[in-house]
Amino acid sequence: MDQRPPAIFLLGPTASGKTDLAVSLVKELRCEIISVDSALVYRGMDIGTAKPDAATLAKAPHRLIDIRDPADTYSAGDFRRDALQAMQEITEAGKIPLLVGGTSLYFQRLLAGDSNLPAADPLLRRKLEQELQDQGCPALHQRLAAIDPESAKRIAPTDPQRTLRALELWELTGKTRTQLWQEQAAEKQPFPWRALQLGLAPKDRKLLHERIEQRFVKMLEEGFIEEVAQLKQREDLHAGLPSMRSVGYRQVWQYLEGELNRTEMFEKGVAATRQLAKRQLTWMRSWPQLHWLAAEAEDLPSRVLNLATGFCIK
RNA sequence: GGCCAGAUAGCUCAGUUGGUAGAGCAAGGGAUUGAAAAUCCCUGUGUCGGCGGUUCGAUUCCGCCUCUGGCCA
Repeated sequence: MDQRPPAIFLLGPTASGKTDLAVSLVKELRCEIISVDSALVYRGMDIGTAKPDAATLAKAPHRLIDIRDPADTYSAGDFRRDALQAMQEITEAGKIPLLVGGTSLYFQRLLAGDSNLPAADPLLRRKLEQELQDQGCPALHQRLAAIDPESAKRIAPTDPQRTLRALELWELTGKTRTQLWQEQAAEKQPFPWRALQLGLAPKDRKLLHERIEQRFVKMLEEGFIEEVAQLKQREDLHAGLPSMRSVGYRQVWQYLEGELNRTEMFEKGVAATRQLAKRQLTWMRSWPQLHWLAAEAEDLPSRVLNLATGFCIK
């Protein structure tokens, strides 16, 4: 008998209808939504992230939305801390945490248990980025291979992000990534909630592609370009920030810079969204214990409600 | 109507001095440990516009036709 309190996870690719489904659940079940999305955290990024509108948020409040300025960074570790706290508050209030989003790494890190990995250090990261610029990724990767051959084997010599992070871990802790991972495995705790893990996706990829394109058209009609233009006016924002590298924002930024014409911006923006959805689906396919839901199903809300109530009273 | 240039992967194009072809983008699959809407890896058969001719062999050379640009009438 599992004594842990219940929680519901709803993951799905972009444009699969997660928000609508979550909102319909909130009406029927005593639950509260926690957003699991690395772009929705940013204030002032509303249209391009397909953030739920004010009316929806009034009916179904989302936690972990609008909690960062676009100049700042947010991380899987930040999310883990914030989500655990929010889940605890919701559970203590006698409600069920409903975690909804498409950032699979955040879900994964939340479930994976205690983490002993240090946060990024801005100064060190700047230094490493400079070295990356000057020496190139293969050189840094070679350095990593000398320190931590195990990780170097797993990380492609062309993958700057992971190479840099592995070196960062070494410089910050004096331990290799491999070592830190081993320690982590030894200290692993069970997740404090029992989670019903739902995966929402259209059965037909073409349908998802159509929805993505239609939604991008709508975003442009609703003033997406103006939204980015406004952000771009700020002195402290630039194209290299995680926020501005988000799908859509990157392409509109390039359009405003004159690097892309309008047609190219549209096509590349839509393609980037399709590629995002594909990566999200790849995560989902290898997800343990994922209960798949077809987004096309007519009776989706009632089906999910049945599943959820069954799970929660158990 | 005449002349010229094109027609090759879903798109933009390269190429084959005659032995049936390859890049970028798109697409598909995968990886994913504090930047993840990020970052990276793998996957290229397509009547080489159509019909004939030359040739052992034509996407390549020749002729005709169709279509698309451009120039001239």
